[in-house]
Amino acid sequence: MSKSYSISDLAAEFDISTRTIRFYEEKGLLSPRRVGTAREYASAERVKLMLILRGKRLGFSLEQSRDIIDLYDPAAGNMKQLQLLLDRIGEKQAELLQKRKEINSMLADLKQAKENCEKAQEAIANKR
Amino acid sequence: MSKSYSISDLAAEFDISTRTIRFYEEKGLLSPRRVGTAREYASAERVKLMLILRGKRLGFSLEQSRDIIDLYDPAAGNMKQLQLLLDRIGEKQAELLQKRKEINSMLADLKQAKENCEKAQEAIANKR
DNA sequence: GATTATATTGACGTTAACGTCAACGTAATC
DNA sequence: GATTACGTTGACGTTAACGTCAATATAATC
Repeated sequence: MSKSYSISDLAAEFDISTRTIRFYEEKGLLSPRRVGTAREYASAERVKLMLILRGKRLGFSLEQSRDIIDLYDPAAGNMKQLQLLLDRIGEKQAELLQKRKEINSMLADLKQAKENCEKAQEAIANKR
Repeated sequence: MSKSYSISDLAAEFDISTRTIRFYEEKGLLSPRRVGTAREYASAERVKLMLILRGKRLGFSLEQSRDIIDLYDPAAGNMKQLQLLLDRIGEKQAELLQKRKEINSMLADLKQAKENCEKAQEAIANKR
């Protein structure tokens, strides 16, 4: 019994609009089942949506997120497809490692700024 | 003798257009000196540009990047300003730590996908 | 069965982040 | 001094990622 979700369920859970969810489908990122005319999302689709939103927060475009989702595609048939997939996984990993590096740089910068700030505070305090 | 740069120097170095650099200025992110009518960028301005571009790669908007740049502002006069600055630095740090977490999740996911992929490869290889 | 809630498609609007193009100025070079 | 290189300011165009609104359908509720 895997759960299923309505479009407004997901919209509420992730605090986005239904329009946004339909837009992702329009762009080929989601493909919910249809119950009559209404959309029904399996938990796999919900995971995809999570991946999209996480990607967004990290500065990936929708197209890049679609590529990332495709990396989890189980339909990788033959040997050549698998190797291509592995290559692209490797590329994405490198990209993410780079981002992590830059985040670490940014954190180091902020730490420095913080220290300077605190020194300035002490300087003011000592003037009293 | 701190170096200075023309707009096309920076454009070439960071592989962006001069229009982009002027656009950042228009949005209040850069403020180069003027030599006659032409713009001249000190190394501090160059650093700002680097911060903007790094921010972009990490999913920050230009407005967010401007906020981040302001965190390095040395013009924090009194005690209250300093405390506000420290608070905002703390917020940005938290935000970055969250991003790093998400990157780590993504890396873990990709690692999993890679292993599955390699298993599938071996399965095919053993069929021969 | 009338209302209310939730869904659909389609069309047009909007914002951020630039690109592109025109018209013009200035500085160095041949 | 004509050309070439590089700069400037508008002004309008473009793309991604949605928002907004209208008209309509379906499902649940009173």
